[in-house]
Amino acid sequence: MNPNKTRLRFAPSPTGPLHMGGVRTALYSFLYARKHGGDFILRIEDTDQTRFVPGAEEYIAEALKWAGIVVDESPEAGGPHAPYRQSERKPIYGKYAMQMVESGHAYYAFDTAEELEAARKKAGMNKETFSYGPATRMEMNNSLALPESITETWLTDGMPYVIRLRVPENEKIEFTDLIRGDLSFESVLVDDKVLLKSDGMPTYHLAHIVDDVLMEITHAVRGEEWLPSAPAHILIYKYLGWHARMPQYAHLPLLLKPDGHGKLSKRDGDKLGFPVFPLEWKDPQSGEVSTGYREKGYYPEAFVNMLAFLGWNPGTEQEIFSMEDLIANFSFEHVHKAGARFDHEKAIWYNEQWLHRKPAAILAHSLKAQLQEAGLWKALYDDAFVQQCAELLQPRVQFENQMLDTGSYLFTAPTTWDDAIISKKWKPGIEKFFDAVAEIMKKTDNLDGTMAEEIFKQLAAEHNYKPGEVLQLMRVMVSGQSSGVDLFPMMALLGGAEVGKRTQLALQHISKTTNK
RNA sequence: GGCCCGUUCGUCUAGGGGUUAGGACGCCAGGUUUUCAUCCUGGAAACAGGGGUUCGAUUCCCCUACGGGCUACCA
Repeated sequence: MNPNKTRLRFAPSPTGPLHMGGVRTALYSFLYARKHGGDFILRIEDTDQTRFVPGAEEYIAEALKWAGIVVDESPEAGGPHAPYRQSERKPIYGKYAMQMVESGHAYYAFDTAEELEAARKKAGMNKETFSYGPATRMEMNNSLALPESITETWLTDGMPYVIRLRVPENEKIEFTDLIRGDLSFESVLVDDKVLLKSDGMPTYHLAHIVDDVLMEITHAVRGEEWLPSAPAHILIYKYLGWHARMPQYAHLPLLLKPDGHGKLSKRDGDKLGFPVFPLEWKDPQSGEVSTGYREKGYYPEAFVNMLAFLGWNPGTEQEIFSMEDLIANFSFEHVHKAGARFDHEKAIWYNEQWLHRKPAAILAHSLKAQLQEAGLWKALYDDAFVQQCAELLQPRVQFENQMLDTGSYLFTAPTTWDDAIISKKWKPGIEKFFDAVAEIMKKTDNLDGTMAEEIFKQLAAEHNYKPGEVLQLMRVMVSGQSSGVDLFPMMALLGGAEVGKRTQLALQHISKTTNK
């Protein structure tokens, strides 16, 4: 394998569905990999077996696929560094932990959960936070504090233990973040993180480093919540002799809740009035269903476009970006440092923009399916009819699934009419004009938009009405509504017979209401 | 509490020692349109505060405030 090849991974833990922040992390990684002709890897970090959620891994794969984020290597697709599930890589990690024990950079710790709890409680009474580190480790049960003979006895007796990182006392830990620049931390502030748990599974801290190196990852993109533990990670690379193979880190700003406080979380589900998940998710435990962007009717292109702009900008005024555009333009220099608050209105706008750019045939296809599903499909409809409806509806909807509702009058005759408009525009005797319209329309076959307009305007002239006096009424009579698609194309679409019928129906309604 | 990261219109953001501080969403007004929508034009709307440095700071530095994150044998 080419050692210089750009390789990025997305490494979620399958504890539930991916939320949009996770998708964004995957997206940025994917964009960067593709931009530099590299690989994009999906690795499942399932080292915490207590938090495993059935279906989560499948969900993650499907969400990425829907968004158009293509993985080159994954548990499903395999690859040169398989397996890609950390639980299946369990035998790999132990030796690296041992290597650090042997070099004196890690140690055995036998403290029980109760003992750790007690230490935390004690520190809490002094309004301090217990930190297992240089200042406290000598008071705990570990191979640094205990006589060597005891450690050996306990180990041979099979006493449960973890392996902890031995953080140096006075060292400056420095590294460069792709987004935040040069960062410097004091080692005293880092705690002795657990590297290997008592069940033999590595923690995230060890596992991601071993895997990133073994999988030849060049850039590690993750959320800002990892920044405080980054110094520990730098230390581990150093102690494993991997400083030169360390990927470049990029810590992304967090996605924040639009109202209230805090970062967007999986638990927000549907509570915020918009989806936080790309796809619908049914919690296997509670059965609770949270909607997804896909189910709400968002195009994946719009979702990705919107997500990319939540924290990144191209440095130009272009706003509509396809995946190809994003790949061509993406860079970490243009990733904003501060957290971004999600704006639902703008997400809708992105979808509308993408919808306006779609070929009408796509919308027609969707509209046809909607009509069939609603039981409104009629034998006399043909593809040309649906296509024309879609074209008229296209600038008026933000989602494909709004077409049926927005253009309902194209498919079903109105049963109610906008009486406010009628009473505003109605003049005594005007019904004679509409009677005439109905009569002519009923006799007219193959009505088209131009014909409809000519017939209507000529008739209006004959009855001494200006188009403006009767157009709005005509619209209400035919569609029931005071606004909608262009009137004459609408009449053409409905056909002369239908327009005549609807006009007479409306006239009956009006005579009834005006008599009262 | 401690530590870390951040702070430009309501929101997403551009910019960067001297600018009329730019764009987008949303909002408002006007134009186009028979209506509505689309589309076009215009408008209101921001550099958190205080100290420095400087001829000059929104931009650089410090402090404060505010926001966010971390502080697990979770990731």
